[in-house]
Amino acid sequence: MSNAPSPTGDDLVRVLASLANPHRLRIIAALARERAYVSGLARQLGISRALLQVHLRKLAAAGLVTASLELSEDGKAMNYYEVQPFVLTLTPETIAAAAETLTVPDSADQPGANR
Amino acid sequence: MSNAPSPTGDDLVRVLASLANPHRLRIIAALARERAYVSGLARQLGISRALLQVHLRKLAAAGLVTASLELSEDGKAMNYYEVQPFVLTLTPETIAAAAETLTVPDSADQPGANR
DNA sequence: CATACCTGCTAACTTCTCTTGGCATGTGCG
DNA sequence: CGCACATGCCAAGAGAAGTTAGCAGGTATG
Repeated sequence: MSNAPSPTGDDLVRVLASLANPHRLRIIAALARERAYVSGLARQLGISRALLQVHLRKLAAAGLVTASLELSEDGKAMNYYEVQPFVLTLTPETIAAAAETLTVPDSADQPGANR
Repeated sequence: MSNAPSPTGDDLVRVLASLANPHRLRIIAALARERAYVSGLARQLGISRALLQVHLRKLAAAGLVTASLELSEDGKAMNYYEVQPFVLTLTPETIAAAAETLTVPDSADQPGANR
Protein backbone atom coordinates (compact mmCIF):
# COMPACT_ATOMS: atom_id res chain seq x y z
CA MET A 1 0.00 0.00 0.00
CA SER A 2 2.45 2.56 1.09
CA ASN A 3 6.19 2.68 0.95
CA ALA A 4 6.35 5.40 3.55
CA PRO A 5 7.15 4.61 7.18
CA SER A 6 3.68 5.79 8.12
CA PRO A 7 4.43 6.42 11.79
CA THR A 8 2.01 6.29 14.65
CA GLY A 9 0.09 9.44 15.35
CA ASP A 10 1.95 9.75 18.61
CA ASP A 11 5.23 9.17 16.83
CA LEU A 12 4.41 11.84 14.34
CA VAL A 13 3.70 14.31 17.10
CA ARG A 14 6.97 13.45 18.74
CA VAL A 15 8.93 13.89 15.53
CA LEU A 16 7.20 17.11 14.61
CA ALA A 17 7.69 18.47 18.09
CA SER A 18 11.35 17.62 17.98
CA LEU A 19 11.74 19.46 14.70
CA ALA A 20 9.71 22.49 15.62
CA ASN A 21 12.61 24.39 17.09
CA PRO A 22 15.26 26.62 15.54
CA HIS A 23 18.12 25.08 17.49
CA ARG A 24 17.16 21.58 16.63
CA LEU A 25 16.75 22.49 12.99
CA ARG A 26 20.28 23.85 13.03
CA ILE A 27 21.51 20.77 14.79
CA ILE A 28 20.01 18.54 12.12
CA ALA A 29 21.52 20.77 9.48
CA ALA A 30 24.95 20.60 11.06
CA LEU A 31 24.83 16.86 11.53
CA ALA A 32 23.55 16.39 7.98
CA ARG A 33 26.81 17.96 6.89
CA GLU A 34 28.84 15.69 9.10
CA ARG A 35 28.71 13.90 12.37
CA ALA A 36 30.07 15.72 15.37
CA TYR A 37 30.69 15.35 19.05
CA VAL A 38 28.81 17.33 21.64
CA SER A 39 31.35 19.89 22.76
CA GLY A 40 32.52 20.57 19.24
CA LEU A 41 29.01 20.93 17.96
CA ALA A 42 28.12 23.24 20.81
CA ARG A 43 30.99 25.52 19.87
CA GLN A 44 30.10 25.34 16.24
CA LEU A 45 26.52 26.32 16.93
CA GLY A 46 27.39 28.83 19.57
CA ILE A 47 25.26 27.34 22.30
CA SER A 48 26.04 25.80 25.66
CA ARG A 49 26.71 22.10 26.02
CA ALA A 50 23.91 21.69 28.50
CA LEU A 51 21.47 23.19 26.05
CA LEU A 52 22.78 21.14 23.18
CA GLN A 53 22.48 17.97 25.21
CA VAL A 54 18.83 18.60 25.89
CA HIS A 55 18.08 19.21 22.25
CA LEU A 56 20.10 16.23 21.10
CA ARG A 57 18.29 14.13 23.62
CA LYS A 58 14.99 15.21 22.18
CA LEU A 59 16.07 14.53 18.63
CA ALA A 60 17.37 11.16 19.67
CA ALA A 61 14.10 10.38 21.42
CA ALA A 62 12.33 11.04 18.16
CA GLY A 63 14.79 8.78 16.42
CA LEU A 64 16.18 11.48 14.20
CA VAL A 65 19.73 11.26 15.46
CA THR A 66 21.81 8.61 17.11
CA ALA A 67 24.85 8.75 19.34
CA SER A 68 27.92 6.60 19.45
CA LEU A 69 30.52 6.91 22.10
CA GLU A 70 34.07 6.72 20.75
CA LEU A 71 37.55 7.26 22.03
CA SER A 72 39.71 9.87 20.38
CA GLU A 73 43.40 9.19 19.74
CA ASP A 74 44.37 10.94 22.92
CA GLY A 75 42.02 8.76 24.90
CA LYS A 76 39.23 11.23 25.42
CA ALA A 77 35.70 9.98 25.30
CA MET A 78 33.81 11.64 22.49
CA ASN A 79 30.14 11.19 21.93
CA TYR A 80 29.50 11.43 18.24
CA TYR A 81 26.06 12.20 16.95
CA GLU A 82 24.80 11.69 13.44
CA VAL A 83 21.50 12.16 11.65
CA GLN A 84 19.40 9.21 10.84
CA PRO A 85 18.29 9.41 7.21
CA PHE A 86 14.56 9.99 7.08
CA VAL A 87 11.90 11.11 4.69
CA LEU A 88 8.68 12.45 6.06
CA THR A 89 5.99 13.57 3.68
CA LEU A 90 3.33 15.74 5.21
CA THR A 91 0.05 16.34 3.46
CA PRO A 92 -3.49 16.65 4.76
CA GLU A 93 -3.94 12.99 3.81
CA THR A 94 -0.86 11.57 5.49
CA ILE A 95 -1.78 13.55 8.57
CA ALA A 96 -5.34 12.30 8.48
CA ALA A 97 -4.02 8.77 8.35
CA ALA A 98 -1.69 9.32 11.28
CA ALA A 99 -4.38 11.05 13.29
CA GLU A 100 -6.36 7.84 13.28
CA THR A 101 -3.74 6.16 15.37
CA LEU A 102 -3.51 8.89 17.94
CA THR A 103 -3.59 7.87 21.54
CA VAL A 104 -6.72 9.16 23.20
CA PRO A 105 -6.08 11.79 25.88
CA ASP A 106 -8.74 9.82 27.65
CA SER A 107 -8.06 8.70 31.18
CA ALA A 108 -4.85 7.70 32.88
CA ASP A 109 -3.16 4.71 31.41
CA GLN A 110 -0.10 4.59 29.18
CA PRO A 111 2.23 2.98 31.70
CA GLY A 112 5.40 3.87 29.88
CA ALA A 113 4.38 7.16 28.37
CA ASN A 114 3.77 8.76 31.72
CA ARG A 115 2.29 12.20 32.01
CA MET B 1 15.96 23.05 -8.52
CA SER B 2 13.03 22.17 -6.40
CA ASN B 3 9.35 22.18 -7.02
CA ALA B 4 8.62 22.32 -3.34
CA PRO B 5 7.58 25.56 -1.65
CA SER B 6 10.87 25.58 0.21
CA PRO B 7 9.65 27.70 3.10
CA THR B 8 11.68 30.01 5.26
CA GLY B 9 13.33 28.44 8.25
CA ASP B 10 11.04 30.44 10.46
CA ASP B 11 8.06 29.39 8.41
CA LEU B 12 9.06 25.80 8.73
CA VAL B 13 9.27 26.10 12.48
CA ARG B 14 5.87 27.71 12.55
CA VAL B 15 4.33 24.99 10.42
CA LEU B 16 5.97 22.19 12.35
CA ALA B 17 4.97 23.72 15.63
CA SER B 18 1.40 24.04 14.48
CA LEU B 19 1.34 20.38 13.51
CA ALA B 20 3.05 19.07 16.59
CA ASN B 21 -0.12 18.65 18.57
CA PRO B 22 -2.67 15.86 18.77
CA HIS B 23 -5.66 18.17 18.63
CA ARG B 24 -4.39 20.02 15.64
CA LEU B 25 -3.58 16.79 13.87
CA ARG B 26 -7.15 15.68 14.40
CA ILE B 27 -8.41 19.02 13.21
CA ILE B 28 -6.45 18.72 10.00
CA ALA B 29 -7.73 15.19 9.60
CA ALA B 30 -11.33 16.27 10.08
CA LEU B 31 -11.04 19.20 7.73
CA ALA B 32 -9.30 17.03 5.16
CA ARG B 33 -12.47 14.98 5.07
CA GLU B 34 -14.61 18.07 4.67
CA ARG B 35 -14.82 21.66 5.66
CA ALA B 36 -16.65 22.48 8.82
CA TYR B 37 -17.75 25.36 10.98
CA VAL B 38 -16.34 25.95 14.42
CA SER B 39 -19.17 24.83 16.68
CA GLY B 40 -19.89 21.75 14.60
CA LEU B 41 -16.25 20.80 14.47
CA ALA B 42 -15.90 21.29 18.20
CA ARG B 43 -18.75 18.90 18.81
CA GLN B 44 -17.37 16.45 16.32
CA LEU B 45 -13.97 16.45 17.99
CA GLY B 46 -15.36 16.57 21.48
CA ILE B 47 -13.53 19.69 22.58
CA SER B 48 -14.66 23.14 23.63
CA ARG B 49 -15.11 25.91 21.13
CA ALA B 50 -12.66 28.12 22.92
CA LEU B 51 -10.02 25.47 22.66
CA LEU B 52 -10.79 24.74 19.05
CA GLN B 53 -10.57 28.40 18.21
CA VAL B 54 -7.10 28.66 19.62
CA HIS B 55 -5.90 25.67 17.66
CA LEU B 56 -7.59 26.77 14.47
CA ARG B 57 -6.01 30.15 14.90
CA LYS B 58 -2.62 28.55 15.13
CA LEU B 59 -3.16 26.40 12.08
CA ALA B 60 -4.40 29.42 10.19
CA ALA B 61 -1.35 31.40 11.26
CA ALA B 62 0.80 28.68 9.75
CA GLY B 63 -1.25 28.86 6.60
CA LEU B 64 -2.52 25.30 6.83
CA VAL B 65 -6.18 26.17 7.07
CA THR B 66 -8.30 29.10 6.02
CA ALA B 67 -11.61 30.46 7.24
CA SER B 68 -14.52 31.87 5.36
CA LEU B 69 -17.49 33.43 7.03
CA GLU B 70 -20.76 32.40 5.47
CA LEU B 71 -24.42 32.73 6.22
CA SER B 72 -26.51 29.61 6.61
CA GLU B 73 -29.98 29.44 5.13
CA ASP B 74 -31.53 30.42 8.39
CA GLY B 75 -29.37 33.50 8.58
CA LYS B 76 -26.85 32.31 11.12
CA ALA B 77 -23.25 33.30 10.67
CA MET B 78 -21.09 30.23 10.21
CA ASN B 79 -17.34 30.33 10.04
CA TYR B 80 -16.23 27.57 7.78
CA TYR B 81 -12.69 26.29 7.91
CA GLU B 82 -10.95 24.17 5.32
CA VAL B 83 -7.49 22.72 4.89
CA GLN B 84 -5.13 24.31 2.50
CA PRO B 85 -3.59 21.61 0.32
CA PHE B 86 0.09 21.30 1.13
CA VAL B 87 2.98 18.93 0.65
CA LEU B 88 5.91 19.16 2.98
CA THR B 89 8.82 16.83 2.50
CA LEU B 90 11.13 16.58 5.45
CA THR B 91 14.58 15.10 5.10
CA PRO B 92 17.89 16.03 6.67
CA GLU B 93 18.64 17.89 3.45
CA THR B 94 15.46 19.91 3.18
CA ILE B 95 15.85 20.79 6.81
CA ALA B 96 19.44 21.81 6.32
CA ALA B 97 18.36 24.10 3.52
CA ALA B 98 15.63 25.69 5.61
CA ALA B 99 17.94 26.08 8.58
CA GLU B 100 20.08 28.42 6.50
CA THR B 101 17.29 30.94 6.40
CA LEU B 102 16.57 30.89 10.09
CA THR B 103 16.25 34.19 11.85
CA VAL B 104 19.12 34.67 14.21
CA PRO B 105 18.15 34.69 17.88
CA ASP B 106 20.64 37.48 18.02
CA SER B 107 19.55 40.69 19.65
CA ALA B 108 16.17 42.33 19.84
CA ASP B 109 14.81 43.50 16.57
CA GLN B 110 12.17 41.86 14.40
CA PRO B 111 9.52 44.54 14.78
CA GLY B 112 6.70 42.41 13.41
CA ALA B 113 7.79 39.09 14.79
CA ASN B 114 7.20 40.24 18.35
CA ARG B 115 7.18 37.33 20.75
C1' DC C 1 -39.57 37.14 25.09
C1' DA C 2 -37.27 32.84 26.26
C1' DT C 3 -34.54 29.21 23.83
C1' DA C 4 -31.41 27.54 20.80
C1' DC C 5 -28.06 28.05 17.64
C1' DC C 6 -23.84 30.72 15.79
C1' DT C 7 -19.71 33.91 16.61
C1' DG C 8 -15.93 35.93 19.20
C1' DC C 9 -12.86 37.59 23.22
C1' DT C 10 -10.45 37.71 27.73
C1' DA C 11 -8.84 36.58 32.33
C1' DA C 12 -6.64 33.10 34.97
C1' DC C 13 -4.72 28.70 35.94
C1' DT C 14 -1.94 24.82 35.00
C1' DT C 15 1.45 22.53 32.59
C1' DC C 16 5.30 22.09 29.40
C1' DT C 17 9.62 23.77 27.28
C1' DC C 18 13.68 26.32 27.12
C1' DT C 19 17.93 27.91 29.09
C1' DT C 20 21.43 28.90 32.39
C1' DG C 21 24.85 27.73 35.80
C1' DG C 22 26.99 24.74 38.77
C1' DC C 23 28.82 20.40 40.01
C1' DA C 24 31.01 15.83 39.41
C1' DT C 25 33.99 12.63 36.62
C1' DG C 26 37.66 11.10 33.52
C1' DT C 27 42.02 11.46 30.56
C1' DG C 28 46.37 13.54 28.72
C1' DC C 29 50.06 17.00 28.90
C1' DG C 30 53.72 20.33 30.66
C1' DC D 1 49.35 18.35 40.18
C1' DG D 2 46.99 21.96 37.80
C1' DC D 3 45.16 23.09 33.24
C1' DA D 4 42.56 21.94 29.18
C1' DC D 5 38.97 19.42 27.09
C1' DA D 6 35.35 15.59 27.13
C1' DT D 7 31.13 13.68 29.25
C1' DG D 8 27.14 13.87 32.04
C1' DC D 9 23.28 15.36 35.34
C1' DC D 10 20.29 18.32 38.20
C1' DA D 11 18.03 22.39 40.16
C1' DA D 12 15.62 26.49 39.28
C1' DG D 13 13.75 30.48 36.93
C1' DA D 14 11.60 32.60 32.87
C1' DG D 15 8.56 32.18 29.34
C1' DA D 16 5.34 29.97 26.12
C1' DA D 17 1.51 26.85 25.35
C1' DG D 18 -2.74 24.55 26.46
C1' DT D 19 -7.40 24.76 28.81
C1' DT D 20 -11.34 26.20 31.16
C1' DA D 21 -15.05 29.22 32.24
C1' DG D 22 -17.59 33.21 31.58
C1' DC D 23 -19.18 37.14 29.11
C1' DA D 24 -21.24 39.58 25.08
C1' DG D 25 -23.48 39.93 20.68
C1' DG D 26 -26.30 38.24 16.58
C1' DT D 27 -30.36 35.74 14.21
C1' DA D 28 -34.27 32.61 13.97
C1' DT D 29 -38.11 29.86 16.06
C1' DG D 30 -41.98 28.55 19.40
